[in-house]
Amino acid sequence: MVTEAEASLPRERSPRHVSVKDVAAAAGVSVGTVSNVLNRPDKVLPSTLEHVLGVIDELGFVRNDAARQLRAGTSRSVGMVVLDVRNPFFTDVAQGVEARLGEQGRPLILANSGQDEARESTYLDLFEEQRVSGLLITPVGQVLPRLRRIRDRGTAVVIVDRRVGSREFSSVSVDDKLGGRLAAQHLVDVGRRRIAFVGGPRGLNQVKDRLAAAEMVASASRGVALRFVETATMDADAGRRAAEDLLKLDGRERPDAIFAANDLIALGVLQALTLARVRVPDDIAIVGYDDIDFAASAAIPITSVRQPREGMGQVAADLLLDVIADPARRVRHVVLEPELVVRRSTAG
Amino acid sequence: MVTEAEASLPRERSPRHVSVKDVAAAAGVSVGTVSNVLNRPDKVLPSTLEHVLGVIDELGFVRNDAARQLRAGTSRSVGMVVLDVRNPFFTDVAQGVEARLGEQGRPLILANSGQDEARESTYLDLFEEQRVSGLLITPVGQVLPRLRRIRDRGTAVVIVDRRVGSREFSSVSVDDKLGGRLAAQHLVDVGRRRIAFVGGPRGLNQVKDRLAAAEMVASASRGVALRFVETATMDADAGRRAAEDLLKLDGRERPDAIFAANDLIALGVLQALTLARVRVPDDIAIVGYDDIDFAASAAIPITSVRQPREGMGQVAADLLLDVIADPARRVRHVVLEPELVVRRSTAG
DNA sequence: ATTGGGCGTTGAAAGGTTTCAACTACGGAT
DNA sequence: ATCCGTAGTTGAAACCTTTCAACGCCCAAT
Repeated sequence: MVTEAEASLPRERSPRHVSVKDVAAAAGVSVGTVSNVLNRPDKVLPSTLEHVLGVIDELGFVRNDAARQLRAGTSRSVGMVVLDVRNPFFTDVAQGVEARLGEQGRPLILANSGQDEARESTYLDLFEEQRVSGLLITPVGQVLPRLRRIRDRGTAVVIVDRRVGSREFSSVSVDDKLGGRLAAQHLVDVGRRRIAFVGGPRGLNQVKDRLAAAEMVASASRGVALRFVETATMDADAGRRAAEDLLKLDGRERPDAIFAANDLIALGVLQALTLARVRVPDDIAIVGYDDIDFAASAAIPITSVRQPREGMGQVAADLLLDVIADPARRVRHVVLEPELVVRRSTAG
Repeated sequence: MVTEAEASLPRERSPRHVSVKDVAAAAGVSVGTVSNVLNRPDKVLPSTLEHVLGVIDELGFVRNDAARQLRAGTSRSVGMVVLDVRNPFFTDVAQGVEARLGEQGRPLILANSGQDEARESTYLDLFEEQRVSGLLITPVGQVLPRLRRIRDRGTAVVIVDRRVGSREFSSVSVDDKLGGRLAAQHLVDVGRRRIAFVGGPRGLNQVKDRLAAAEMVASASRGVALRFVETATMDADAGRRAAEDLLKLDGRERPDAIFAANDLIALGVLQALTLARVRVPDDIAIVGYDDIDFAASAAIPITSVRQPREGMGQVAADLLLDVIADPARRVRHVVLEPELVVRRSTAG
């Protein structure tokens, strides 16, 4: 019975893939010619071309990229490791990269380290095994030696949104010191005296630089105190929690301004403050960083330090393409300038 | 002179990659053994294992994934084509997928169709050529025949956030009719009579279903009129423009409620209304769709239809893994339920 | 002393594409 | 009539990994 039932099922023919060899056989030409049809159509007699294309279509032939890469030694793809795909900042940067690479017919493979060293490392493995032709990375952990080895094996590497290993790798970044200064100075200018910087982890250069610049501004302004509230991550949730902690401080300790290391944190902070009926900006002003689209449409539109996100992506792609084209090329660092966008969260 | 200069340059040794063969030679074993070290370490004498691993490390050997895939016939990766990476809804779904796939050590390759048929098609080509083991897609164009062929060649396919080709492909979706009904009924319940549905393009099933359900609610409620404002895309910009158009209508024509097909549109609408000093919800109420995190933190927190985003991603991954494991598996459709989250944009 | 079985290792084959030197045919030049 | 050059095509080699039948060796059992 069982046998009968099975027998009555339509026999699935094994879905083996059609290869150039099959196409060649069916078309009555050599594999070399099929390959020429695919890669150098001008070298093929028009009639042959047409015929082979017909067979390809009929048989449903699809190039096997693995074999192609194996032969070529490297893939055309570019790998990109970002800190957090859910942060629009990074998807905007990626968008810029993708746009530029797309012009060259190079696919972008996006991977999300989630600020986790282990995942970062896993994805680097993956990209190496895939022999991507280039690698864009915003490093989390101590990956410099690793990147060096990758580069030595012939893969182009460009650092995005950071400037580490300056002697060895080209990079695009935005001047975080300037950004930090702009934000802090603005808060001081609108009369704030007790500023809390919320962000982290401390190890991140971005955090470090923005904080350092803010500290300089604070110490240069009489009567201004700055405290650092470290967070483990840079998302809205971290912002909410940090704000709740700050609200536990009473009167004289409580800050009158919060400088968030990015807009997601700022949004979280804003939510927590609103929930606690703290008035923004009257009681506490907020400055964010990145100027993601959502900052402008927040409950209280958030003052933010705008970074040229897509532009950064494009520059990153350009630098990488240069290195791919000529690995010996001199290391370059492009530093873009951020810009303060004042909105209601600090107005007043 | 030129020659001298060149000669004096440090001779770049070509960065050829180290292969198993090289490792084998250096370790004094056969390639088979090296492969065993990598894939079946338990079959190898501990002393050999250690020695070979040492050589691997020393030589900086990195597996060539292309060769590996070529042999295996298929890659472990899963490809996913989303409509818009910049929409947090999709990155949240992708996050869910990635989490589940990650448990199985399968990388997820994300591609962005941007609601463009040509790009969708390009990425399908890419994924096919890469022989991904599975494909998750939220289709834009008429890709059904295409997907059928891909499936017939042995690639698992699962439809995400849609339910097309029900007989042939498993799918996860959220009940858009229900969502549309919830939103529209809510607007009617709070006393709105002239509802504008903003979204598009019309061809999208999601749009179609949500709209159809809203129309049913409208026609079942006396004195309620519904108009459809079609947009080309589903982003904030489209929302802004649609709202500007709606504001050109005078008094009696002007809607007192807007049902946006997603939250990005809703945010755009909100911005345009705010700019035009239209009071929300007093003059015009807004309902969004998706309940992305940013809906809650908008200037006026937006009432929205919540979709289980990560959950959907996980279900999608599960369905896909099932099909990969057993291609003959019966087609299944998981339909999740949305839920209305009421906030200030409709309160009153 | 011989056989059988296990363990660890070997080496060749397979997988699909691209490249390139070599070949064929043919028209034009000598 | 012969040679040359060109355009089009061929087929083998190379890319690197994995698999698997076969092999050698040693110990245990007969």
